[in-house]
Amino acid sequence: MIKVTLPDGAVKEVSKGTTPFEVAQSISEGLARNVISASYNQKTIETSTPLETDGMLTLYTWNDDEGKKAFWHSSAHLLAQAIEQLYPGVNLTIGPAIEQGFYYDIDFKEHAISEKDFAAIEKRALEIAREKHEFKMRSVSKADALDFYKTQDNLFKVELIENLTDGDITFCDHSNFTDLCRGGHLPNTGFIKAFKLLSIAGAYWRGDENKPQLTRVYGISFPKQKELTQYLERIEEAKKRDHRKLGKELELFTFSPKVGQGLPLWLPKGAALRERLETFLKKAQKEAGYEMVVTPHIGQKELYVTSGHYAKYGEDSFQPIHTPKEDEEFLLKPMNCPHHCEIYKHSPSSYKDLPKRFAEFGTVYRYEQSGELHGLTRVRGFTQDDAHIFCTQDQLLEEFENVIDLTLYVLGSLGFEDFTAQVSVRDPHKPEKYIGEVANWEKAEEAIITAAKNKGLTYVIEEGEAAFYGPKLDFMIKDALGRKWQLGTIQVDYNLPERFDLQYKGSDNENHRPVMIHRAPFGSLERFIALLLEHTGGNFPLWLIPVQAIVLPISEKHEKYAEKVLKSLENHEIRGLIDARNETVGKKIREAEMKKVPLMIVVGEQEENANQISVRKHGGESLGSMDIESFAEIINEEIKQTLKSFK
RNA sequence: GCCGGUGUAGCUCAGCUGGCUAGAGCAGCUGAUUUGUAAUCAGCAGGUCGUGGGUUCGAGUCCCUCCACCGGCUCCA
Repeated sequence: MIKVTLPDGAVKEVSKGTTPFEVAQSISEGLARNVISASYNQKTIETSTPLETDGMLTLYTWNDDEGKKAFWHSSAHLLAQAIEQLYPGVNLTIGPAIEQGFYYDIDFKEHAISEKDFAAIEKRALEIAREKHEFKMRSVSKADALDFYKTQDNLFKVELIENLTDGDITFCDHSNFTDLCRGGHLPNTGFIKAFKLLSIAGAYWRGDENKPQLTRVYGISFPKQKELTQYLERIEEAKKRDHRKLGKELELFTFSPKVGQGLPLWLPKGAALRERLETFLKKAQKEAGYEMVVTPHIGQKELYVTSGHYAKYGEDSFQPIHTPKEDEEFLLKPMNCPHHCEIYKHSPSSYKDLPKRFAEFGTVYRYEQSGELHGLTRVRGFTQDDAHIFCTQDQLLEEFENVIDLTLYVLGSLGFEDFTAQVSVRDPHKPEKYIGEVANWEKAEEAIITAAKNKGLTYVIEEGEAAFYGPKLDFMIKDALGRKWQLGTIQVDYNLPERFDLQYKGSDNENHRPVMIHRAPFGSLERFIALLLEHTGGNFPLWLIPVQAIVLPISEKHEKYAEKVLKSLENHEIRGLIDARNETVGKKIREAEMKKVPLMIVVGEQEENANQISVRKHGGESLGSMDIESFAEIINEEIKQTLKSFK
């Protein structure tokens, strides 16, 4: 007999060799029907794996992330099997579950595949699913495993197996299909009732662009057809919040191939929005002791050679601008840091002057790969809400924590609650990607983690995500479709001060090297606005939205009164417009709704006689009639709720 | 940059397997209407079908080039 402990602490004594499925059965028939995967002592196992020792058993259903993972991973096997049957001779590589669904990377060799082929593959996969084939794990020796894939000429799997240790290698069989696999499957294929392929993409073997490109087929599957339908509906809903669509509808920005790809053109309404965001941050930064600076959009190549950016990114930049004079080369500014270092250097600093905090809304240009461009989230010209803090080692932690506060203030004021704080550190296996002393890197990484802890941030550590000159604390936000984007960033840098030979005079009358913090709470205005659009669906917070209220006179007769109302709104610092077109009220309301104006003010004879306004909120709610003072109070109260001062 | 897809009027879209002068709604303009909480009516105007080439008696439709966009990969100072 062995002792099996369940998550609720209950201990079951069962005979050796009992399977998780049987344990589930002993709890309830319902659970047994729904259990789709299990872990034993934190290790993923099959529901059919016999338990041989005492341990902790967790059973998963579709409602658990682990359950979904097993479901989708099993679906990847199914996909691979269907493809192998339809396209004989293809080479399978890897096929994991992902956050939403699964994919399989396949070398299709001479077969070409496109979305037109999806229907046939889906049909085949569902046919196999209905046959309820059991997934069975089996241990194989390294020699046998290699042999199996060598006869198939599958060098990808051979490479994978060569990196595994003999004795740890397992295959998974179902039906007549076999795949190298670590485990974690459904009991059988019959659980998969809905199966849909989503897209096709190229993906490099092992994520390395110098290695062969495989074909990645993305799919998703569900235990019920209805859930697939709901999933597809969710995707459709999310697409309505796409910032590119909303940006067009709300006339915020546009692109012109003639100006160049990835170079946004800000329309009047978008420019007004940017300005409000800038004003908002400038105010907070002033309170936090920053000083604004302004630097040019170009700089001598030498500047970036000194900073190290040229060596790292010269090839990926807009190429140098050559001037009539010989030996003169300028680069479009790809970042502001080197300029700010030169500002720091313009006069000698004493420890009494530190910290110095130079802020700039600096527009930078980067020659991003064409395939990488994406609406406003990835562009070639963008404005960073940049600042560089030069401080002593002793001041570093406090300064860093203050920047965390500022970033949280920015995110909070704009309604971003769901973000991930990510500590981006070096990849220890790729030292060639980074500059500077290891000791400084360790100091910097430690400072970031300490600050994050002190501020009570829940964070994840991502190796290999650091900048080449230092580690960062990045604030990641998901877009409408769940893709993660880096917004705010705070970075500790010991390297640029070194390269620019920055100094300050200490109390000991010796020269010292300051530490530098790079930071941008928005990240860039472009990406920030993109994510803000996707989060709010265009319904910005009242304090931010360019047009807060629109006055709708019922007919020409009430236009004068409408103008009086607008004047009065302006006196109360409410941003408004009049729609005096010769249209019906119904139409004006409809259009105001579509433009997402938060407040609509209808004025006609009744209002004019009573010297009042009739207020309708975006979405249809009526606030009834009131005088302008009460209206202003309501608005200002709502603004006060969302927009507080930083300090 | 790589893989796959898409490109018809300012916007959203129709145009079957190639066949006369390429359609609709919204937006625009003109006129009528003076309007009470999500579209008043009528008329007019608007497109060398992303670009350049090719196949064909004939191309929006088929093939190729390039450009832009979309979904991924890689990259992201």
